[in-house]
Amino acid sequence: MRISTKGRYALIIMENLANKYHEDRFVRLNEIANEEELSLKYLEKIIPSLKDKDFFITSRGSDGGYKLKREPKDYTILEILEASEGSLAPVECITSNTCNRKSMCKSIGMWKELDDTINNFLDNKTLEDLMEDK
Amino acid sequence: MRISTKGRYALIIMENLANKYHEDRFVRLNEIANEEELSLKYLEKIIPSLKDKDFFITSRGSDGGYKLKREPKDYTILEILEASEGSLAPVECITSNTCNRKSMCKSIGMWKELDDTINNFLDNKTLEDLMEDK
DNA sequence: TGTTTTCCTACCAACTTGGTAGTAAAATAT
DNA sequence: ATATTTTACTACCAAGTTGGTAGGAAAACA
Repeated sequence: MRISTKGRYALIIMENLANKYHEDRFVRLNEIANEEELSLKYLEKIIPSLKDKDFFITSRGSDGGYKLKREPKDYTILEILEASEGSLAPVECITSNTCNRKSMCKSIGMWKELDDTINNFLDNKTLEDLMEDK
Repeated sequence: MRISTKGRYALIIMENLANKYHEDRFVRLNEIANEEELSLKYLEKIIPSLKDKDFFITSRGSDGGYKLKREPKDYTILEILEASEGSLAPVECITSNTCNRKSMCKSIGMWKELDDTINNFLDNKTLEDLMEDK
């Protein structure tokens, strides 16, 4: 039941930007890739899902890059992971309703409780909780 | 962050046996496969990981099959899922310690808390909680 | 007009998932 | 003994996912 690199790297991007929030400048993705020792090209592929959620302000060209739109404390870890990974539900039937064992399934209640537990935990953690000065 | 069919089917096998615990007989895997509408051959492949954990008493030949070794209330959902799926840890570094970003990682504490939350939830649920008469 | 950056699309190797198939070994019934 | 029934074991395989790489277009700015 693993979080993939997509979710983990998304969190790293957001956390890197969070620590530079008060510098109020556009941070190049290449800067993040270098500092975090990750591939620029792979980070580029993770960015769109975050951009779609309106997480940052972007600028192209020289001195361009990314900047957080809101304060770090206003991003929950849940929304960042859901943006990059999709639903974190431990079983598909919680979100999709397509399971044909549904009528005989005795576990669905337990799975829903687990899902709630996970979502509740991650919804109460923010980017600020991950920052250096904490 | 999904539980695979391996873990889900393991739970179904255990729950099927739990509901027949008081019948005190060996239940054929084919009976379970038919009732739960799952492939016998695939269930056969899931069984060894449960057997290794000494979850049941087995018997071969006619009238052979599987029987729970302990009472349903004495199996936690956590141990069943860990037996079939391996560790449920949301990130590898919790169990393996091989991450080379370790010194700069700001998320590990949060991941550990999440892992504890999940484990705690599943360790307090037993097979009995999934049974029909509940 | 050149440079720098984001943005977008195509491709790919390795691994995981979710199975199937066949057979050996053990236990029991006849 | 032997046939039957069931577990136990091993090999194989197709499709999807993961974790990337590569190349270029578009935009912004100097």
